[in-house]
Amino acid sequence: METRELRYFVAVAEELHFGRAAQRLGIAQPPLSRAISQLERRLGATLLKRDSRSVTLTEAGAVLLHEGRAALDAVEAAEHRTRRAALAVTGQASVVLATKAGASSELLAKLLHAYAAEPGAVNVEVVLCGPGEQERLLRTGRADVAILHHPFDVLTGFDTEELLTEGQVAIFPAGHPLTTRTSLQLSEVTELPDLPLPRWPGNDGTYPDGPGPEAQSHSQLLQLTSLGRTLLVVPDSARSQLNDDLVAVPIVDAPEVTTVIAWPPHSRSRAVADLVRAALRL
Amino acid sequence: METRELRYFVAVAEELHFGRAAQRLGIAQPPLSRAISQLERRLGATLLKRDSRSVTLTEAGAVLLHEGRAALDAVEAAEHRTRRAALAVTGQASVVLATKAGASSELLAKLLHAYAAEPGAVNVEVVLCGPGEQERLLRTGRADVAILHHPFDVLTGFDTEELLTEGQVAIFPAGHPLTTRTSLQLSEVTELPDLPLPRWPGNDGTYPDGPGPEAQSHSQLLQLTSLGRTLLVVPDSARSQLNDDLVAVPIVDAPEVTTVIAWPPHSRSRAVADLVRAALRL
DNA sequence: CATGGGCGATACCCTGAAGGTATCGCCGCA
DNA sequence: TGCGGCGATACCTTCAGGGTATCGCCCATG
Repeated sequence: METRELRYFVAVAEELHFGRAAQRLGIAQPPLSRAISQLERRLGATLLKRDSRSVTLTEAGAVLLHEGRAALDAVEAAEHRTRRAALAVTGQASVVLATKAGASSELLAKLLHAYAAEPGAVNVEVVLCGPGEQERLLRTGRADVAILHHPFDVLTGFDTEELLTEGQVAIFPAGHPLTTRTSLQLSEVTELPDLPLPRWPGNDGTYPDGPGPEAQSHSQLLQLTSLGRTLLVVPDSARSQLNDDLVAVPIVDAPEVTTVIAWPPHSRSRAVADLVRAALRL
Repeated sequence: METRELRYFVAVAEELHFGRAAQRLGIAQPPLSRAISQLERRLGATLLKRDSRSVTLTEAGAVLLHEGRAALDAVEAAEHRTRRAALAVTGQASVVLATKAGASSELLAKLLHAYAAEPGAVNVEVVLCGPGEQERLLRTGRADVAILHHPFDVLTGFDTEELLTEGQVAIFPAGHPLTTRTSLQLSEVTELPDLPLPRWPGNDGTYPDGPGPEAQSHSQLLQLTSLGRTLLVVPDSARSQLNDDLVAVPIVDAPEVTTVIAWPPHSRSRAVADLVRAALRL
């Protein structure tokens, strides 16, 4: 199976529409139709049910969509990592570290500092990403290491080391009635009618339904919180980044959050190994 | 990058010889040379150093070999799993379970029995493989689940559950002087001049150097042991498969062996989930 | 020291796979 | 009943990928 065929199939499976998929791929619709039915013939499997008004995935099609995405990610990763390895030879060596905007900046600062002191340390490019985005960067080789948050981020298929486990706090605008409390139950904050939880875009770029405001970045969230439009629940260490108009109250029964450093298995990179070692010494 | 290009590069990187690689790929040498240099141009990286008498991998080439193999495995897995998913629809559903020839047959029997009792259980194809081979089967989608042995098998990138942890025993032919002992130290058996440890073929199909006999299968090993040509060190539970001319002696300080059940992350298969659940209930 | 042979690169040709355009056939809907 | 949306089919065109012949380099060997 060629990656081109996989890309074609994934496009159709995502759009569930040959015309739009073809447009997205920058080709005409007929060759796309042909490529898909040829793929189906070679696999001996019906991947899509076309019933003249709509296209739907079969069971086998769903499997290929899943596995195909993973395979395309792996191919892309091979490409990226090779390019970066070639750069390393010319003395342009660097590691890309992906981290969530909300992650503990204190921990990150200490990590970068500790790593910089290593012999043979190279330039670390820090990429701040939205939630769930680090996983994608790691899988496609656009990042070499990532800071992730268990149990929120998917760790499957990565090597990881735990760095820090902490409780969570709720963030209120100063003056909110609950800021007088010294601790809260999770149940007290999840269903506040005046402060709904914000909604993040899913992997498909759309927002789940709900009352909360839509947000794409951490700074947006902080601003929304200051304005009293939403309630944040974040790891304890995020308190240090708050300014005066925001107040944090610990939530005693919220699940603990573990900050981990993650990297693709079989990483051959010296720099990644050094970074992880530095992280473990913190 | 197309999988064809990756296959071409991997072939050359493994053979380190354009002519042989071309032969292996079933094409002529010139188009292969062209394909590789085109790939190098597109990646902007030198992958191979050709110094007129020999071909060697560059640093970037080594990375692409590594990552490329993983990517090709992922593509192959997508293909296999889609085919099997399509079969499942026609009522031909089955799971492929890969296990090492030496693994506890008792545990396996119990597992298969427990799973068969599940509602919705499907046919389980058991594949016996040589050491290290299960990993490959799982990665390429030719198997859905595997029984592996930590710390001997590579578990990276798989989801796993531990099933059984046990010590190891040395296997001697009946009448060997050490069979009078009730326990042994690891150091007492690793360097016996009369009974060298056997040699397994590596992933490249060649045997490491050493005094021990070469072996490809578990039954070969048992026979070699009966003949007094080699010494076996195996998990405790393997004793049950021995016949009378072999004697097992526990090794007190050998590393413990954990039998685990492993499956590819993000497995969407109902049967795999049921199998794992059945295994955990044992 | 000449030379033959092994190996990768280059030159050049040819075929077929992949892409484009036009159009059909089917179906839901106004 | 006819129009429009959508996937499939028919047919043409192009160029990427594969083949053969040959070069150029270098080591081995007599």
